[in-house]
Amino acid sequence: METTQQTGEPGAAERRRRELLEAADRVVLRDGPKASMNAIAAEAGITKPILYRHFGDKAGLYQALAVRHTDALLDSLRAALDAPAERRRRVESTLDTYLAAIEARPQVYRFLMHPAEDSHTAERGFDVGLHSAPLLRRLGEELAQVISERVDLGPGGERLARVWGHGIVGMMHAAGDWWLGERPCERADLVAALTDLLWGRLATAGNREDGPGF
Amino acid sequence: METTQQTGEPGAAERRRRELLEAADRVVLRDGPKASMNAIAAEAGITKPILYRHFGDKAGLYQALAVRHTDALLDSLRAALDAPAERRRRVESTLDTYLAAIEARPQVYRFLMHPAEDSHTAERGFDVGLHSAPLLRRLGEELAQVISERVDLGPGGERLARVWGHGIVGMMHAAGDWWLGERPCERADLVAALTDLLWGRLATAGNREDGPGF
DNA sequence: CTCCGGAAGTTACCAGCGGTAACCCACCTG
DNA sequence: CAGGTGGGTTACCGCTGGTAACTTCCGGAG
Repeated sequence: METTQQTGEPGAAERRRRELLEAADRVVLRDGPKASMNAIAAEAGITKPILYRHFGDKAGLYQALAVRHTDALLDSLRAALDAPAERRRRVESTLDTYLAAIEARPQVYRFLMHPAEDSHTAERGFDVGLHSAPLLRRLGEELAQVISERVDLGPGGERLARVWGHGIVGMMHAAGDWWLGERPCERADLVAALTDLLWGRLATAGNREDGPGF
Repeated sequence: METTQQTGEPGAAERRRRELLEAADRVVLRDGPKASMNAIAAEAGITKPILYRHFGDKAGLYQALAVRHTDALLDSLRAALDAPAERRRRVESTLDTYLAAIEARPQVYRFLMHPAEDSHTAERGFDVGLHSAPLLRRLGEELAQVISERVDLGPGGERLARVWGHGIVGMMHAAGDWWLGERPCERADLVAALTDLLWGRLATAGNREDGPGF
């Protein structure tokens, strides 16, 4: 235990917080989405209540963790998006960056994608949204912004960009999730297939001669 | 209670099962993804253990419910996919069918998409997959099959079709989820935007003159 | 009619979860 | 020395998914 107590420095709380987050990271990396507050506290060498003092509730800790990883991932993705190359190369590079990330730390990203709900929070009148994965939403919004400010989509382009942002992120996520589970091909193949899809190959491909047509 | 017991008919168990599923449907429709076994049992007018006798565990009941809804939805989607029209119209119609479904019963589809994990099941060695939403997987595989048997994709088309199936379904799901939460536009607008995306408009659109280019 | 097997259903419980109240103790300050 | 304040703990609450053990009712066999 070392009795490192009452340091007095104002920055101590933030450092402690980072320590706790790193401990949480470790246990999430080990246990996946079913990481419990007890386990995280134990890994950090302390007990639950101080975790709750720092993060409020599980959603708070989840959010802090998510912000961390999302920031890191977003930096990588922005770098890929900004590389000096033609548009298709950039899209490929971005997809590959995302897939490499979830391949390297599947447990973490599963935790981020499936938060398991807060349980007794909701009931805000009509209530529809913001239930699931904030990471995906953030990625979607971010991509939407990039598209919106760089691609000329004419009138209504704003809306189009947002739809595309969330749609592309969803495509990436679902395909990546499925690929992680079945590993049916190399990462590069997956990237190529998805890029082909975004490049409209579904529209231009011909019907099979022996099929009912499409 | 009516004392309807020991009927002797062999089909009685199946009818009971359907009754229970309908009760589960009702409470899921009311409580969303946080529907508990207790609540479902209460709604069905019985207690937990018999629920467990019928479905094994929560995952079993979840699966039974999912199969039901997925079957129904798949029928609608197949109908849309098979309508006599050009390819683009079919894709639009399919997207619209899906979105209309989740718009009509958001609670149900949220429950299906976010099962909240079983907790103490896993640990199969390396363990990666099949953690989350079987509905999405089924939709993805189904769409993959349709694409694969109708569209001529040349060599490697099988793999391409599977990637596209899961990718398109993911796009549909994420965009739909986001749209349900924010309602930024009419359903028809969303359908058009997604179809444009699949038709490669991202590839053909020009760069903004005032932006950094993409 | 009696007795038995078995299915339906119940009560009562278990372990574990997220979350919290109340207490403890060491330190720094006056 | 008094005392307040921050980091920490124990012990608990209500709830969840899941189960063991008991009761009740039925149809059929002797």
